[in-house]
Amino acid sequence: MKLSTRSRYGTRILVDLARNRDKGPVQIGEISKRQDISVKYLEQLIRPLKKAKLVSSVRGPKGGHLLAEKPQNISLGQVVRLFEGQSDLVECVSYPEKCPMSDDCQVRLAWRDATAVLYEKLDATTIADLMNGNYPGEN
Amino acid sequence: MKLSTRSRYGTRILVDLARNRDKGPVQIGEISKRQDISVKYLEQLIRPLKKAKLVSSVRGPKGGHLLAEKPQNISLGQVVRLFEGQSDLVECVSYPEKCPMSDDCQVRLAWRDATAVLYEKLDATTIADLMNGNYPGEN
DNA sequence: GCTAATTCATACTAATCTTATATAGATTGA
DNA sequence: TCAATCTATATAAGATTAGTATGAATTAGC
Repeated sequence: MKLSTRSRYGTRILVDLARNRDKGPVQIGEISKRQDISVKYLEQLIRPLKKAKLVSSVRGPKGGHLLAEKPQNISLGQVVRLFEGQSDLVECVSYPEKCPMSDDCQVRLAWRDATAVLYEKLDATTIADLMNGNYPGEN
Repeated sequence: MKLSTRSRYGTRILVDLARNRDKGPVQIGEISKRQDISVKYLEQLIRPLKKAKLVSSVRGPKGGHLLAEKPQNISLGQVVRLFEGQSDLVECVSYPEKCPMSDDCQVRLAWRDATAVLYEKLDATTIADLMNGNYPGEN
């Protein structure tokens, strides 16, 4: 039960952009150096972030990427839902028809509730909480 | 980020054994029919449950498997930790040396805390909660 | 307008993990 | 003894993940 590197890297990209948000467009090459993630993989990861309107980009020379949303308005829950193909812990939580026993499966309800608790926590944590070396914050 | 079928099936095996715990040893064939899991896969899943002393077995004819612990003393947290190769959401939570940036990585702390919240919930849910059709319980 | 810097899009690949199945062996009640 | 049952290891197909490659599109600056 592990988070993909996409979610992990995606989060680090956002934190990096947040930290550098007053410097104009940030290029993938810079993020690559700071975060030790390959340029090609970064390109691939930034695309969904753009599609979700969390990042905006400027093309051409001197171009780069910018955080399109305030850091305190981006939660880890958003990022994880964006990058994990299946965000629930088990498929039958959202798609009960996938399991013939879903109807009266108590276990399914337990997975559902555990998933909910996890996302409550992720939704309560924002990029702003992670950008200034003061996590855990006093909220 | 999904739970393996091992954890899911493992939990269902335990619930099945709990429901049938006054009938003497329960054979894999019966569990297989009730839970719609292949005999061969069940055999493989019961082994770790035995090793963890959650299940005991009787060999030979009329043999089978028995819950070795009270249902209220077996938590989903135990089962998940048993079956998931990596129980943390991200590797660097338990093995910071796996990531060169762990030292002052705020994001890592967020994954750590989210993992903790998830397991708090899983540890608070027991097989007993799931065996009688009364989940969520009134505890 | 040209060129170089940069992002954008798609396709491909290698490795790993998951989910089983198969085969053979050990134990034991009747 | 033998048949039912559990035990152990090996194998394999398929899915997923993580990452690479190739090339196209855009645009600032000269």
